[in-house]
This record gives sequence, structure tokens and C-alpha cells, in this order.
Amino acid sequence: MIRNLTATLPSHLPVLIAGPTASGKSALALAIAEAQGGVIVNADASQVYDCWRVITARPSAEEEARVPHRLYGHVPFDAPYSTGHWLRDVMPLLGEGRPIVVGGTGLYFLALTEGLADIPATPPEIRARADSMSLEEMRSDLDADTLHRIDIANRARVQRAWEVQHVTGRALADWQDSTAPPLLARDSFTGIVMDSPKDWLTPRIEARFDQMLRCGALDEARAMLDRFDPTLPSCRAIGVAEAMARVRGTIDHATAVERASIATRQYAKRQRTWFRSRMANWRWVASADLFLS
RNA sequence: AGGGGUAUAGCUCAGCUGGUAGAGCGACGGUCUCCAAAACCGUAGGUCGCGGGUUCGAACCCUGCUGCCCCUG
Repeated sequence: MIRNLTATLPSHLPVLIAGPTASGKSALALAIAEAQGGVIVNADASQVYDCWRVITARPSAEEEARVPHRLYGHVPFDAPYSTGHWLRDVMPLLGEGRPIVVGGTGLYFLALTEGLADIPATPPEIRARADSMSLEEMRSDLDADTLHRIDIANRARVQRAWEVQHVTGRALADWQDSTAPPLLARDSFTGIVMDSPKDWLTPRIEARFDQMLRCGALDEARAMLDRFDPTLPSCRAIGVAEAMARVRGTIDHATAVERASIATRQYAKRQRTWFRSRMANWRWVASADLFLS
């Protein structure tokens, strides 16, 4: 099945593979790379950090040895990182062999294929100041255009708009209106989305986290025990808190698996919603069919 | 066996002196142009353990039964 699919891909075009966690997208990327050649590029926000390989389901060292992999674990766990960083990291890789971009972060794909406003990063002092402000305070500093465009009730979105306004002196709406064309236009890549229904995915999610705990996740957690900081994006990866709690002995194995599975299922749901609405015109491939033979 | 307590949404529990029920979590759906494995919004679930009784009216009072918890023997 993977063979049949691979045979239909124009080998000169970059391939983008999006899919929920545990949908088998990494395996597909590997198969395509081995069949047609290519460099696998990570498009998953948690897999960029250097501290978790098992917990974030990064490709194994053995898999990475078979095919070139880029942007996996290349960011220190406590370094600031965002979609903008990722896009800048990806840019030079697009000319280096045939990229096979694979991951579950919808926003990364959006930035790559539809563009991202080129806004300067928020300095830590400004971020800290925004963190201490109330939603109302920040909203009162924003222009009507921006306020109309964002989710007023969503602190993260309001804070983003406030930071942009404050750092650049220019409205977020204004920046977004002058977004440059994307790195990859729609006709310059093959977009594949893993179609993974809930009923198919859920058992895999549970089995996978159980497996993670048994094979390495606890060692990773143990190694991070005194550096763990729940406010860091790297430490907010699903399963990290549960693995930490296991190492500390505050919850049992079954509870850890249950909690992480719930969080993962909810995440997969958000991913499906995103892909459905943003990648409707990509090629949808059923996970279940892919691994039949 | 006796005494006490408890039984309300899938789960944990609120519900003042009686006026036919709420929250958190979960489930389900959605939003999202840079902290995105983040953040946010919306929807649906209950003949209040079962049977009697009192009352204009009972989740709430009385009573019998059943389940669970604690204490005593």
C-alpha cells in the first residue's frame, strides 16, 4: 500500500505529510525517502527539543541513520522557539535535496504553504511584562482592526497582538496584511494528510504511551528531574508531566497512561479539526489502509 | 449482628430552613498568521439508588428495602 502510494508521487516535488499523533506519518515519510530519496524534515513543535526523544515519539537513532533527518532535537530544552524560528530553520533545507516535511503542527504547515508575517521576535523583557498584565489592560492598548481579527477571549492571542504592537509600534493586523508569499506555493509540493479516525487512533495512542513508559520515557524524565520547568514549552509536551510524576512516584502506571492518553486524544482531535479545515485540498490517505501490507 | 454514615450527569462532588437540579473533569463539535503537544469558544448528558408515605409541592421530611463506607462486638 505504501509502495502504491509512493509510486504516484512526483519525485521532483517536496512532500508534506501532516497527520495526528500516532497516525503513522513518520513511517510513511521514511518509506517514501527510502523509495525515492529525500531528506526528512521535522514539522512537529515538540520534537525540536533536545531533551525528549521517546516521549515526543521522535524517530529512533536507527531510523535517523537510514535517511537524513533534519530539525529533530536541534533546540535546547530551555531556548525560546516558535513558528517563526522553525520557518527560518526550514528555509535553507528546501534547497538541499528533496524535502519530505512531516509533522503534526498545523501552524508550521500553514506558515510554510501560506506564509507568515515577518514580525520581529518578542524580547524576554517584553514577554515578561505582558505575562504580568491583565487581559483587559492588553486589550485596551490594541487597535480596532486587530481586535476585530483576533479572539478577544483568548489570552494567548491577545497577548501576541499586544506584544507585536508594543515591540514594533505597528498593529498585528497591519503586519499580517503585508505577509509575504509562502515558501511553498500550493502547486509546488505534494500535500498528504493522514486520515486517522478516532476509533482507529485511540487504541494506538494508549498502547504507545504505555510502551513509551516501559522503554525509555522514564529515563528521559529522570535525566530532566532537576531541570524540569512546567512553564517551558518543551516541558509542556504531552506525557512529560505524567512521566515526571511516575519518576517521583506520585501516580501509578495506569493513571499515567490514562492521563497522557486523554491529553493525546484531545490533541489529536484539535489536529484533525485543523487539517480538515485547512488541508481539505491535500491528498487524504487512510492510516488504516497504509499499513495493511 | 448492632450502631452510625452515605447513595445526585460517564467520574469527583455542590444543592441554605421542602418550590421538579448545578460545578469541575471527561465526552462531543468548533476557532486559531510565530509560547501551537499551546490558548480559546460552544453543545449534549440526570424519571436525584428502589418502593411506599407526609405535603398544594420532595433531591431535601418520615418509613421499608438494596448497595457501599466506618465503628463496636
